[in-house]
Amino acid sequence: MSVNTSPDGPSPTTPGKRRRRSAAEAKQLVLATAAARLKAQGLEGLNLTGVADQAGISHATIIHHFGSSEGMRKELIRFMTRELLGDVLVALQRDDSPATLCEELFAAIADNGHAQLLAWTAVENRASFADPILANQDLFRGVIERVAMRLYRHGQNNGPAAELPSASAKELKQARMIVLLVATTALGLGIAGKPLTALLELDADVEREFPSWLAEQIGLER
Amino acid sequence: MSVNTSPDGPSPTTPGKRRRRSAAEAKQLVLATAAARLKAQGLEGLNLTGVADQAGISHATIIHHFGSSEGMRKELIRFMTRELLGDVLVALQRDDSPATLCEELFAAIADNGHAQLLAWTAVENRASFADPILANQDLFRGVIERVAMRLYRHGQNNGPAAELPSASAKELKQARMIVLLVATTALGLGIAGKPLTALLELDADVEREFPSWLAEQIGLER
DNA sequence: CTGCTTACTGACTTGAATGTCAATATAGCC
DNA sequence: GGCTATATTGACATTCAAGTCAGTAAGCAG
Repeated sequence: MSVNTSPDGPSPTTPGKRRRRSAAEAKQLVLATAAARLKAQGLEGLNLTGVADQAGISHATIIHHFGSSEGMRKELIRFMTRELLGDVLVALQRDDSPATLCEELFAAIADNGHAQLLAWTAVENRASFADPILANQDLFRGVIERVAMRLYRHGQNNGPAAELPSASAKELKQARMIVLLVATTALGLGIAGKPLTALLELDADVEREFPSWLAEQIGLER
Repeated sequence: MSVNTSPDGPSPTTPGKRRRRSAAEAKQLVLATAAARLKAQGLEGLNLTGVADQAGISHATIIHHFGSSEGMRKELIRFMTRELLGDVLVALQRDDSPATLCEELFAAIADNGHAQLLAWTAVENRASFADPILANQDLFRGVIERVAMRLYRHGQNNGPAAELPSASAKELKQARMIVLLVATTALGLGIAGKPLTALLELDADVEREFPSWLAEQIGLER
């Protein structure tokens, strides 16, 4: 008895079928949906009922998996942060020139709503939102160091490699400053690229040209 | 009758004294309070009761002057936008070198929560939030054009001024690209400067050095 | 098949934020 | 002094997101 089709109306609401996922699958579904909504609708897209409806589940299910609304948002930050780091790592795998690497870093930061993610953390002053990023701090630092060295190779691998002690303090700082420049620029462009180019009366595709233009300005070799 | 001191309890709540401001004064008070709260507490500081309490008025008064909560936020954007433009104009008044102007632009964008303002508009996808900025579009463009010319003077006023037609299309674009670079970098630094420098293991005061470093990198003259 | 774990859900409660409204008081004006 | 326009307010009403809870059902193990 209690057949799925429920011949006799068991209640005003038909129970309907349920899809039962593993906990990991469910969380993945929620986070992917939330990321899409953040990108499409901004912060207001991150309410429980909105995400739940779009994911085809009930909002109580999200609370079940993440504990609370804030729990979901924290995990979303962690999720997107890892995504961003993954993109950077992929770019590092390729053995591209510094200029090309610069362009790929731009893409990783400005695309896929990652800049929006960082903008979000900037307007949310709750300290707890820094935690998911701090948790990946070591991972970040390793990646950043590699990026810094790769971007800064220009001017070094022209001369004999043995001449310099692997990296003097001054050079290390210069390398990091360049990474800081690329990161902040990409972030700013990802957040306000469209209105800024419009105000400057620049073509819309300047946003695409910009990374290579910047690479040229600061003398990254191709 | 109905004396202020209310000798006989007229009601469970004592009416209390009221301060009556002009409409302009009241709006100014609300906007200044809201701007301070945005800077200190992020977006969550912009609720009616919070702003009203801190300003020492009732939340109904805010609705009376701005029509709605969203009305207040729109006017706040306009208010802060004008503030930002004012700072830029002040910097333009001084007859500083391009490098110094660059540093002052950084200060105007990164300080006083203006970067946070732009981050906010980036995570709010409501088109209506672009309106207050678009309303000032002409003002913006005039200022930007002046900034572009000032920043781009390097390399031009070395040679004879008459040699070039006031600005070729190519030079105009280059000038605007430089403005775009400075603006996006300042924005990114204002939003994520602290965590980024921390991740890069750079000193905290790098944020202050950065504008002049950038000016040097792209060859702005002092 | 039986039973257990737990993903999942609808219905409810709670609380905060927004907005409405009628009443009140205050500054400026005659 | 008295009058008027309107800034100001407390006390509602309304809406919506967040969270609780008891109950349901889907997969898995035995």
